[in-house]
Amino acid sequence: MSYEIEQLLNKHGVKPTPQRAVIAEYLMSTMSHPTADEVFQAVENKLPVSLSRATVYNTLNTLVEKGVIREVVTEAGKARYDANISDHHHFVDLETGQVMDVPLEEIGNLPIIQPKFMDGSFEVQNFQITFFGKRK
Amino acid sequence: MSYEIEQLLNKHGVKPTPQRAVIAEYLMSTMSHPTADEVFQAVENKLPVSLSRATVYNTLNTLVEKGVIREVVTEAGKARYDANISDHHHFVDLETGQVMDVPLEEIGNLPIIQPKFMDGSFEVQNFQITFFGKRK
DNA sequence: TATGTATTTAGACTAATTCTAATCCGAGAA
DNA sequence: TTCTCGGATTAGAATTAGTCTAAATACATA
Repeated sequence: MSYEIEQLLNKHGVKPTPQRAVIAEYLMSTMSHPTADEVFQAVENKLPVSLSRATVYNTLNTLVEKGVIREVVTEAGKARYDANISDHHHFVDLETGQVMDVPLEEIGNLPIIQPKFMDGSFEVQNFQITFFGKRK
Repeated sequence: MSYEIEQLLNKHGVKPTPQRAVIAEYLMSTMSHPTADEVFQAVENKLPVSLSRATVYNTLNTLVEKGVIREVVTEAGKARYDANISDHHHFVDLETGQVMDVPLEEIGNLPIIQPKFMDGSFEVQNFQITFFGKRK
């Protein structure tokens, strides 16, 4: 397991194991916002032992809880995962389902939204903008 | 079936049936963004015949396709439905899971976001902001 | 009344995810 | 070194959300 991945997991309080390492490594390597099943298929042959789907789900949940990755929900029915934890938003191509990162720069001088929500009785911790559209 | 619901369905090209009417009526009556199962439970006894879950799913999909209601996805694993089709966004209470409407007024003078996305090779049709937080 | 099309139904099926119980592994303790 | 204990992993069962199928039903119109 690469030193960088080991460091990354340790830094977030996640004990590095071979399974967690290949999953995290795969997520770092792709911009495709894979589903749990796509992660499973991408890494199942990268280990000397068989990999259980339960481990993939456990690991993804752990990595999200510990802040190593983000869960992205753009469509009903399944979750996607994103190793880019910098502040950004998402674009969904309605024709292909492809999910792409939208860096803050891309959306111009959008002010930080601080909604005074419900007469101030709720506190907004963060927000997520999802753009929907298609290739021109 | 109420005249207003019948009108609403007709206006959107949906043939009014008793099943569709009670489902649409329930959605108009609540701000709770129910899931398909919550809709089923809320209306199953409001008809003289038994109601099939398939009918609830069929109806919700039809109503979304015809623009009578909106599908709202805020968490992985299930869809929610919203009869408020005016332009607005959503707030999710992370402690209760409750989903609330955020009218445009609530978020101040947010400019219409027209991201120049990926060097203009994608066309944004619409976007959805989801706020996450909790009660103060 | 006959017919055709859309709608509804129950239940089978599928997909995504979680749960369970057994096994495995590795870091200290003896 | 061997023991032990807790966390991690495994295969497969179970659960949940949603779709599909085939048969029955309900209408609208000829």
